[in-house]
Parts: sequence; structure tokens; C-alpha cells
Amino acid sequence: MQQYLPYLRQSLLFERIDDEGLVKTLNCLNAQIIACEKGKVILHQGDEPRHFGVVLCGSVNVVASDSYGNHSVMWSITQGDLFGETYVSAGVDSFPASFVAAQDSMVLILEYARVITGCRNNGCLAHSYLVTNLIRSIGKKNLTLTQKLEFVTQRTTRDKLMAYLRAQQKQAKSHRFVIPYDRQTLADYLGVERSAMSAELSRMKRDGLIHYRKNEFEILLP
Amino acid sequence: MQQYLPYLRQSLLFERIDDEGLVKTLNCLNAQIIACEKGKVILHQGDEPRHFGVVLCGSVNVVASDSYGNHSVMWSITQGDLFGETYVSAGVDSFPASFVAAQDSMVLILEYARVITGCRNNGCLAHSYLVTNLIRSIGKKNLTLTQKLEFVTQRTTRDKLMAYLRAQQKQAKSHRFVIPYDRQTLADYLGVERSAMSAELSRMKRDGLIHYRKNEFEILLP
DNA sequence: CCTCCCATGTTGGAAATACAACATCTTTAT
DNA sequence: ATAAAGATGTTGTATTTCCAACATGGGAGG
Repeated sequence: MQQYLPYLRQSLLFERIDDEGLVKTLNCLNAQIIACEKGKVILHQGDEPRHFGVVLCGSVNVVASDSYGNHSVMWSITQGDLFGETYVSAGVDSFPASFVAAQDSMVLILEYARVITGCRNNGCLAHSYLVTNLIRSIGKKNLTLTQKLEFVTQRTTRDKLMAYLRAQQKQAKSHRFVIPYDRQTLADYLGVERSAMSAELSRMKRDGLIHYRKNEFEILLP
Repeated sequence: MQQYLPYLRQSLLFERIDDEGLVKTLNCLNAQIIACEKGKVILHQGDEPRHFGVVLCGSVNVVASDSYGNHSVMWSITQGDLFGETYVSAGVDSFPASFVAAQDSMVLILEYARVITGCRNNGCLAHSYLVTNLIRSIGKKNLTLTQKLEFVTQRTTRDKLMAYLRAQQKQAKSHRFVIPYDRQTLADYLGVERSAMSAELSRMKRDGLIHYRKNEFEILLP
């Protein structure tokens, strides 16, 4: 387990836990580290959710298959992020999607019940941090989803963009800020068409609402 | 505390906890029950999130105020549901909105840190159920948000409606099913205009996709 | 320097949606 | 039963978005 520490440190799940405590706790929980080739199914659609995972390196796709056998990638999980934790924590009957390695990857698999039950040792600080961190991850995902919903439920493309840009500006705490998405990704995120979005950005610049150059933006009107 | 048991039972947060254990745990946690008049601010925007609440009866609005003093109701929390738990669990600096009684209501206020830390008594089963239930509530909200996002990111109104109706049908496990929203609420939920949605529903019926009568729906084509 | 490639921007016509105004149907109260 | 109020459905028009096709522009590599 020791050798994986640099990877484990990528995740918020292990914040505030020292190396020694982390190794001890992961052993105590019988955590499994799995190296998987691209395409390997890590957690299976239909199975009862008992485990969740952490992407140590590489990435994992969430893939839903319908009854006709059509597969579709719903979203993608990157280094440091959790997967499956929503379904185990919510106590659903079965995974509504599979988790599939999108490239050669390394993941950590944890048994949910053992994580949240905690150990019998009162002094196990590492374990209680782990529980707190897990809850915080789930709570943060919640905030992320809520925020995205605020953007995509805006009626017009212009409103969606302004809502998104304002949130970015607020986060950057600066007048100027750089957005982390290219145009195509941003369009997907906001649920609009790329070229139409580009056109709208141009009009917003023309109308003196915003200024931008590549991914550096500035909001001119408050 | 005893006298509030029927109200407390409204919430999933106390599932699987017997009356005796619940009363004992709530006392142990120094839980506060507050009867509040309509308009009373229960948790304040800007404050550091330390507590979260459960609506025992009545309802609570989430109200955001901008720097100009404009207020807007972002959403509403009804009997049995939690509020503020997302922000405490995610560990944000300050509440981005206030929680205001929408009518004369009764709420239970819990201190987050004490809830998740657990007691020192190993045998306190009630408390560990409470933690599990809290996480499950947060996880379930996560699922709800994800699902809504799947609906509203569909391109056309027809696609949004079909996605929503299919999900309802799946949940009802029956060919026929009743939706819990009136047209205006459904339109708001899906982020479209009411009359345009009504019109689209009519066209979908005309095209033989669905059949409906008031709130009772049926999907004709799979 | 040049070419190729990919991200971004632009444009015009087709399609979908919002909006307003009104019609019809339900429910509630008197 | 009737009136009044509220929810739902319908229609026509003005906007907005989508879509496809093409223009531009800025690296990366030869």
C-alpha cells in the first residue's frame, strides 16, 4: 500500500490523514488496489452496490446499457475522483450503470459499509477523517450539480453563459478570470450547440456585456 | 422531545431508529426544536455552516439575496426534508442563501459536527444509524439532481417530456402512472414554458407517442 | 517559412420555443 | 345551480436556437 501513497494523495478523500494512519486504515478496511486495462468493467450495472472506487490514475467511464444492448457513456471520472459512491450511499438496489476503465488505469476499491461503520478503536482518528471526507465529497458533488442546474435551466444561451461566467468570476475573486473549458466542452456542459454559443459570445462582446480573448474572460456590466 | 415523535417520524433521517434510541440520541446531541412564524430566518446567509435542519411541519424557503438587496426564492423544502445539510457536509465557508420559514413551521436543528463525530459509547446503535441515514439523504439528493439534469439537458421539449415520463413509468413499475406535478410545476421543473409544453403534449398524443388524461399518463411507444 | 490540423468564429435557412392572448374545462364557494 | 377562479389546452407570431457549411486564425511539426 505504501508504494501507492503518491496516487492516494491525489484524492480529497484522504485529506488530513497522515501516511501512517492512511496505510493502517486501508489495510484495516481491506481496501483493494486494482490495475485495470482499458475496457475492463470495474463495477457492473445491475449489481447490488456494496463498493465504491477512487480513480488513482487514468480515467473511468460511466456506461449505461439499455435493454436493446446499446451502450452510452454518461460521463467520465478522472484522477482523484470517486465513482459509485452516490449509489452505495443512497442505498439503491442496483447500479444503473457500469463503471468501465476508459484507459489503462489504477483504482482503489472500498467496501462502503466498512468505511462508514468505523472501527471499534476509539482512537482511530484516520478512520473518522475518512468518513468526514467521504461525506464532504458527496456534499460537494451535490453543490456542483446544483450549480450546473442553475446554468442549464436558464432560458436563453446568453443567460446560461452569463450565469456560468458570473460563477466563474466569483470563484476567481478577480475581475479577469480564465475558464477551464474549451468552447466545445463548455457548450456540452451548458447543453447548447457549439457554433450557436460562439455566435452568442460574439454578440455579447459586441453589446459590451463581456470581453474575452481565448479562455480569458472579463465581465464588463455587473 | 417525546411529544414530537410523530413529527420526527416524517423524516427518513430517523429510519430504523426506535423511539427510545431517538429521544436519547437527540438529547445527547442537544438537538433544538424550534417553532417559527412565517418569515423567520432560521439559518442566515453568510454565516458559517455549523448546523442543518429538518422540517417537522410546515415548509422552508431557500432565499438568496444579492448585493443590491433583491431576494429570490431558489427552492422550497417541505415536511420531512433536510435543509442546509449540503453546505455543512461540503464544508463551504458560508451559507450562500438564507433558510426562511415559508409558513408557520416547526424545525429540528442539529449540530453537524456532533452528529457525524458519533458518541464515545460503542453501543449507541441509534447514533450510527443517524449517520448512515444522513449520508443516504445526501446521496439521494444527489441522485435526484442527476436525474433532473438528464431531463433538462435534453434538446427539445418533446425529449425532455419523454425522458421525464419514462423515468416516472420506470419508477411506477406500471404501464399507467400518475405524475405528482401540475402542468405549471412540471414546466418549471423541466425548464420550459407551460403553454408550449401543453401544446407539445397534445402533439405527442396526436402522434401516438403517449396517452394521458389529466395527470394519468401512459407511454404507447417504447 | 509553409502546410496541415484543429479550435474558434460567422452566416443563412430550417426548426423549435417563447410569449401573448384567448378558449375550454375543473373545481370551489356561494 | 351558478358564478368565479384556477388549471389546462390552442393558436399565431416573434424570437431564439439548431444545423450545416464555410471562413479564419493560431499553433505544431516538417
